[in-house]
Amino acid sequence: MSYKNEEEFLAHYNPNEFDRPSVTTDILIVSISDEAPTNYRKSKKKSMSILLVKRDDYPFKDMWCLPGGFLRMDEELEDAPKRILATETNLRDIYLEQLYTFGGVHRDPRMRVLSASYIALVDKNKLPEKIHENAKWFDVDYVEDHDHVKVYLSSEEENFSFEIKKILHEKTTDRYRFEIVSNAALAFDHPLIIWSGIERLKNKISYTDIVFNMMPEYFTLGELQKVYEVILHKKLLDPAFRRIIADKVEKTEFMETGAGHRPSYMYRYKK
Amino acid sequence: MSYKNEEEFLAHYNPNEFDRPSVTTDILIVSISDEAPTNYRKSKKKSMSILLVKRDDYPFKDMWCLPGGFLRMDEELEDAPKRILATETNLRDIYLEQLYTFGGVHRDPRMRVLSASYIALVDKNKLPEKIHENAKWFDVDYVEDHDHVKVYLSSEEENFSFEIKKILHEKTTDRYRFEIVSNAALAFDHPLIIWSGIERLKNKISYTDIVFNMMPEYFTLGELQKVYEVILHKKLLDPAFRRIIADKVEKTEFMETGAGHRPSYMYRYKK
DNA sequence: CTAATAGTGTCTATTAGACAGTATGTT
DNA sequence: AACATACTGTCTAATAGACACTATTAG
Repeated sequence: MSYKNEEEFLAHYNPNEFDRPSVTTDILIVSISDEAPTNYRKSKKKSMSILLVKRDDYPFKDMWCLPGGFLRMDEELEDAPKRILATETNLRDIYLEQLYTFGGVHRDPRMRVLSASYIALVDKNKLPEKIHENAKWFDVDYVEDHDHVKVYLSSEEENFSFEIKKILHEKTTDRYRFEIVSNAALAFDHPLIIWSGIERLKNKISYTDIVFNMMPEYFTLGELQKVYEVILHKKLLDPAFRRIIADKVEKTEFMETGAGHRPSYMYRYKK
Repeated sequence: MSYKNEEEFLAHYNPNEFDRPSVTTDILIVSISDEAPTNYRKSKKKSMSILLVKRDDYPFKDMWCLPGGFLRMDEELEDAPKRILATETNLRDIYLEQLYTFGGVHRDPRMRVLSASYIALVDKNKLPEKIHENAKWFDVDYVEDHDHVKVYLSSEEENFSFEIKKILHEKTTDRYRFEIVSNAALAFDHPLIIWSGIERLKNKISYTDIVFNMMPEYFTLGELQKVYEVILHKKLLDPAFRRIIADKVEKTEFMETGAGHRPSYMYRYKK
């Protein structure tokens, strides 16, 4: 079959020639939580936390999953996570970045579904305590060795974990693909999305300014350092840290109050 | 409607509840080309080159595009680019990495099509001269300023260029989205895929070993340095370069022959 | 001999790591 | 006073940038 021009071709084109998968988007929403200090002198502990939603429908009924939904045919791909954040979790105008597209054949028991996943960073303090009936923040911690990661998720009421195996890609010495080894509570392949997001964040924190999307407008350098430490998953030395962020922040006239120790100046992100 | 269990739910599930987009994969195949030296003393110039295919069907008939094709319903997402590389360009067992998923509503005039794009790195010397009737290698060069990039593509017979505008994402000081400003010869939004790939390569070359996927087994450090320079788009100083790659390569007993200057030892990638 | 690249020594500048010290709030 | 953190000085180690020098081949 041949056509005179593109217009004629399009008029005869049958879009059903190839089967089509469903496409969803899933969003890993990451923030920083404060844990109450054990003692009046101590400052608050920080931890990384993510927002999960309890499914009240099949498939994976009653399990936890990332906020997500189907892509609409009339919206740009990046607008899908924006819409879902706005409608499902009431989050607007936040940092959003495409993470990876997951396309395992059997990742959804209903049918073939691809997930274009995104990572979103928010400052929890700007949000209402209760975001959604079914949504809950889970603190994230993990233990990692050369070929496994065990990730622990915990909220006040419940906690669970999953484990991922890291498998070196052929042709590389530094790229891994992941495989779920154990997973009790999460729907779909969401453990993979969560871990990909944690790794992305860990990598990008040192060469970008994304942290400040999770910080309040005013913060102390001690707090900021704790956030870096939680994301980089290691302790940092004070002088080194201060040198590194020196030109990303500016000192304000305000000071911390009520700390059981020497109060810090409040700082602000300097673009 | 409520179901007793997941099995029952699945038995009644209607996968046509949501419209589905078509999903393709497009592959940016990157390699290194040698240009003949202008003078017997000089060593060969290196340039980055990509493989483009001339479309002989609508849409975008007679324009150039990246090798690509539709995702099959029974194959893993990463297997689609592998299959297409094998069948369309006869490339097997090469470095492949997911780049980005493009999902503009009108990026394909036929219907809604998402493209999960991949970048592939190959050593041209391992390949036959003619890969496919419609495929051709184009050397890539570009000129970049703070908010525009002009990319020049050239083969022996023809050359063309496209221009992209870099637009800072809200909430960031370091992430851009791209918009095509001019494009004479490339189909779809492929200029965006090409530029994303170039940037990815530029970033990853310094903290991974991916270059060696584009290198022959034996090479001189001068050649390797030229490859770094072409990808990083800047000159490097010899001693600094040699320090950096010192523990990624191992010297062999072989030496370069026929160079119009002091011959170099041949090196090899050391894992 | 000359042009062109190979390969190294070394000095300097910059950045990162480590530790120790002083400062200052709350109870 | 004592604890906990804030904040800084400084020494050292490691890394990056710059330049200059010697070496070696084809023609």
